[in-house]
Amino acid sequence: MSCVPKDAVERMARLIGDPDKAECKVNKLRSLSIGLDEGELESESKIFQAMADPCRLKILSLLREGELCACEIEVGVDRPQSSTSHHLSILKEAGLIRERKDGRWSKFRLSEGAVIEILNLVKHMREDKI
Amino acid sequence: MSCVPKDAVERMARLIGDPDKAECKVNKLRSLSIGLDEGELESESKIFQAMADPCRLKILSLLREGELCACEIEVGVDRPQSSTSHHLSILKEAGLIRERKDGRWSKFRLSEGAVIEILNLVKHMREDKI
DNA sequence: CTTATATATCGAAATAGCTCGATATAGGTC
DNA sequence: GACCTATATCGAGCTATTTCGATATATAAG
Repeated sequence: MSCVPKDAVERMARLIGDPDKAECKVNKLRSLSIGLDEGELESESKIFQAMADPCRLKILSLLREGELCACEIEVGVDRPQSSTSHHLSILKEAGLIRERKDGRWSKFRLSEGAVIEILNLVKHMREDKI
Repeated sequence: MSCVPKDAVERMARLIGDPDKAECKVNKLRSLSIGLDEGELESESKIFQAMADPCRLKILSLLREGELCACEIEVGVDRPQSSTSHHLSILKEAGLIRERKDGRWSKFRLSEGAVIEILNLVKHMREDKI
């Protein structure tokens, strides 16, 4: 999958000067690349993707206050029902929220994992930038 | 901006039974919504968006080993130069990496902030799910 | 069994994002 | 100055995502 271009060593040699060191550096990069399997990166990116939408971030924030059913969330985010449902399914698929059926209602809550920590870290990161 | 639909209280009343509690609940949701300003959610989602791509996650992982120039990263991710440059600009724009000009080279490193912590948390979150 | 309500799914239009070759810029060297 | 190389930007094609109305499913109540 991850194949280093054939001219990589040459380019690195030009860059560094020393051909031996160049080959070493390319090998290091190659092994770093191989160490990160594509599937892992793919599924981690899915988690970030799920958080990469203002409406879904709002849903997560609403759920920090506790469990809510879909129609309450719909009011909270002020979007059409189908849209809200879609966003909820994406969050659920990514493992960020959990669903509990209660009669005709679907109640949602944050997953037990590190969701809140991640949200807090990003909030701080954003504040630092300003 | 964030206006609760006019039928929200009615719907909540049907949901809960007690009209007074319904209005209270709607107001609570409304204030929660107002408490989260749209711009904040928007810019936080940009940060997640920047991490929501396997190639960019790979770049961040490569940079955990230390500073690298663009052409080394290009080798590491095995993508065309223009593509690599584009991803780097997105990461930089989001504040996840910093750039240092060194002659004709651009050297990149992770930002001082919580980037690594976030990456680690998501890695664990992904492993939990499996 | 009919009705009402909560949620999910479908489908189509609009938008945003990725990819990659081609071109531009800019720093270094001769 | 001319030339090389590292990086950025542009533009077109492609794919993925978002949106929202319409419809389907499912649970409850009468």
